[in-house]
Amino acid sequence: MSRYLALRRAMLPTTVVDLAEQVAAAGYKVTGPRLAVLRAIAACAESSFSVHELEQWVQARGESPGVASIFRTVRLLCTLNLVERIHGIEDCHRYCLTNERHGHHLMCTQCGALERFNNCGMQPAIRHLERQTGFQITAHLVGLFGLCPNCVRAGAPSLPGRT
Amino acid sequence: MSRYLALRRAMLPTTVVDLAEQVAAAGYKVTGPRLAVLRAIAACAESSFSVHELEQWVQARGESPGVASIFRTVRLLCTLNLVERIHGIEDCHRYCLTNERHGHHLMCTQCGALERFNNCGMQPAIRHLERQTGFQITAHLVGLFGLCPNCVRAGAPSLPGRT
DNA sequence: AGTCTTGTTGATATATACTATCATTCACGT
DNA sequence: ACGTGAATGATAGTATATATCAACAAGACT
Ligand SMILES: [Mn+2]
Ligand SMILES: [Mn+2]
Ligand SMILES: [Zn+2]
Ligand SMILES: [Zn+2]
Repeated sequence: MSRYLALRRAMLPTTVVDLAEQVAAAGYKVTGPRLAVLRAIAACAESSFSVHELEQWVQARGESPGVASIFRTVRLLCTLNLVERIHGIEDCHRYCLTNERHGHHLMCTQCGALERFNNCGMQPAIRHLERQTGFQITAHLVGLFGLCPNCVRAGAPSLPGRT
Repeated sequence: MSRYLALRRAMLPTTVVDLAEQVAAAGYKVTGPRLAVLRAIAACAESSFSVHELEQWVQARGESPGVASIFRTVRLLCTLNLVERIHGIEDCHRYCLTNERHGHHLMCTQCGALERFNNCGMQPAIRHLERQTGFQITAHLVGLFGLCPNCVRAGAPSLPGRT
């Protein structure tokens, strides 16, 4: 544990400390701007976030990191498998903290609220398609979209969708 | 059927004529630039395509349509449900001709080859998640990725993936 | 076939998402 | 405390996509 991180550890949420320690363990420096991005991410930890939303979060607090550093930090966290990119329908690139287990997401099209799930039930279909098509399937992308309970109650309009 | 389209119908692939007739039926004009985009799309009808790939296709043939008109045509076809946007893992926005039935896609990460399938097997998981989370799920996005038989034979490298 | 009308085009500018460059700064091991 | 190399911010650049608008042409009408 570096002196810099130790000094700040007491006043940081555990999510931020966890992320910072993994960044340090991978040999990367825990800098002020990076910590600010980690705090922004931790504030969104329960749902999903875009780079633009992180940018607004840090700017609203007068923090330093510029756009480039926010992108760099998100990319670093992705390569460290601490954050993963998830796909929306229209608003394409969003991010969330990586789940420990293999998983997919269920996202509110109105507010970005996120639930995760692991059992997509696609393995039989995948094996069938491999036999049928000759493809070697190495990845699958599953995203569910709809309205979270809060947005349902608020009467938010739902996107027309396929089921 | 307009005179302009009738004149050219004989020398056009059926896919292009089908698309052009639906464009006309919706009250839009069948112009030269639009026909060029339709021919480019028809050339990719069996797989997927990006706007950039369409651009290269028409430019390689010295056709007129500028980038703006290619984007406009693809967008028009999307609103007419003749073309749909599909999502990749990294290279995000690609397109393909719309399937008559509800469907998902299986795409080659190497060459863009596309297979479609309808039965993703997710309905039980979707119903379970609705009960469990209180979300109203209105859409689902399912994409499978891997190597097509040709690229497997050619020894193409596969993306590291989740299954 | 000629004319009219309105939808469409291409050039250009603009917007947004993201990356490359590079001089300056600062985290961290010593 | 110091030195070094990694990280930063400012800036410019690339890629994707859209807004504007004068010029054009598809299709309807005669
Ligand atoms: Mn799965
Ligand atoms: Mn389905
Ligand atoms: Zn919501
Ligand atoms: Zn292939």
